[in-house]
Amino acid sequence: MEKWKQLILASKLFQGFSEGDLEAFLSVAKTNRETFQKGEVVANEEMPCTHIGIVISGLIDAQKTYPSGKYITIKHLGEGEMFGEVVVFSNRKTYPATLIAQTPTEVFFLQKEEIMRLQQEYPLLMLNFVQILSQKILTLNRRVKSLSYHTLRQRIVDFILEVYQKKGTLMFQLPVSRRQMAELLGTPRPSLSRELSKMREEGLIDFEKNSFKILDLDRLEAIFFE
Amino acid sequence: MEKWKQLILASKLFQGFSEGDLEAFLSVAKTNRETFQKGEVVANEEMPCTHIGIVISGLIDAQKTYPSGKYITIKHLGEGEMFGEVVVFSNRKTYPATLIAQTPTEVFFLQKEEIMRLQQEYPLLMLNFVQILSQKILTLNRRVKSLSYHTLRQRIVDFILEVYQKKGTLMFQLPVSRRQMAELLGTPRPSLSRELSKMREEGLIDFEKNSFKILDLDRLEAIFFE
DNA sequence: AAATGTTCGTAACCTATGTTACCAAAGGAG
DNA sequence: CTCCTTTGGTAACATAGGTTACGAACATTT
Repeated sequence: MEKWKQLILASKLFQGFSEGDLEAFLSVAKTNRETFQKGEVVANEEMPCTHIGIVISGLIDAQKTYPSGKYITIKHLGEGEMFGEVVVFSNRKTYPATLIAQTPTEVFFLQKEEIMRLQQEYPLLMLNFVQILSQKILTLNRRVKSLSYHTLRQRIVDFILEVYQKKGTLMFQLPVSRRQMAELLGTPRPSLSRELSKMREEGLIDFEKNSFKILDLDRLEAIFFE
Repeated sequence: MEKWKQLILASKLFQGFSEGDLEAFLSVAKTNRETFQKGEVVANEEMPCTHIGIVISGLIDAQKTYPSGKYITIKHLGEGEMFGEVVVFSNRKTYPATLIAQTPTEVFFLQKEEIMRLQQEYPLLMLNFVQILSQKILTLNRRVKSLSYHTLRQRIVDFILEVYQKKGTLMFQLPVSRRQMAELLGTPRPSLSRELSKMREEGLIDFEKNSFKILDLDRLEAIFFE
């Protein structure tokens, strides 16, 4: 089997396909592969998005342009990674960013119409597709949740209660160092230390090294509502 | 046509179905309607989620329970609203929250298996489903974006540049009052006023009432990178 | 017109938390 | 064991931005 087919087969979109399934699918589906030079535009912001792409080889950058014309790179797409999947079936039919090949690149394209047309013969494809989207939503939800806390203390409590729920006991070992914890919470380490100390003074928790103990669950949870 | 069918028909999931389509669909799909008393649990957190539900009548609260047993209401679901759609096809197959009927409630359930089985006859259903998920992702993306700015000034610039891009000219009228703007940016009005004044002092923008003028686009955009 | 309400801008104050610096304890390497 | 590196706590300082209060401009009612 050619390398690019291996890659497609390994993608989440074709999860569960046998080699035979894929060959059969490719023989009936209108798909195409395109190559791009370094610097060439793969898809332009505001261009209608009518297909899903999978990077077969090379590297693509997703860039967002500002009014002035300057841009930032939002995301790198490497071998096996997919793009366009969120937008093809949405109402907003245009790309959210410009895709530019950073190296000579080959891309596998699958028309939106083909996915719909072949729903019937290959229901697994659609199922995989839906699964990818669902997963993305769950990830984003978690992201929003953690961003929504407006104080450091709330993020700390969330973190601690998460661990508590895993372990099930009010006393437990933190599985990470302070430095890592601070990183996870997106705060400088000294700020974390200070806040933890304050919480200890206030009798909410106790700790010594990585041994933590929840002293007042109710007041801890109440912090979310402040 | 019975009222509950009207409601289902009006939901996003059945968008594009004619009355005949719906009747035909209901005659072959295994679906069911259940009624719940006030206070009854419609779906329990950590219960496997195997179907999509649509509220036909009544009111359901989605509640998240804390370790101590206390809970908060995350969301209200009224007539015509759907639940379970994000989770049924994801890997995490359990509900993210507990659903409790707040009034006597009737719910229309559609098995996940039925959606898949009837993909072929009713491709529109799956298409609608995918569209709903895609839309949700785009909304969440916007949410994450706005939450990701860590300073008020960044949020203000984002807001102003958004308007600028719509209008296309460096001078334009803001379509909202200060109060509304502050609300949209999630900040108290005085804080907004203060920051806008500072930005004017620094020569970034000028404004008088709702007439705004961008004086230094480059420096304005640079604020995102601070 | 007088009285009242609404929308802003401004200023004083306070708190959360980022920043920087320094010290102590613990663990490894020589 | 000594030296050095890493990790964590603490303290001093600076800043962003929330909170409250007040006054001016403008609109609305009587």
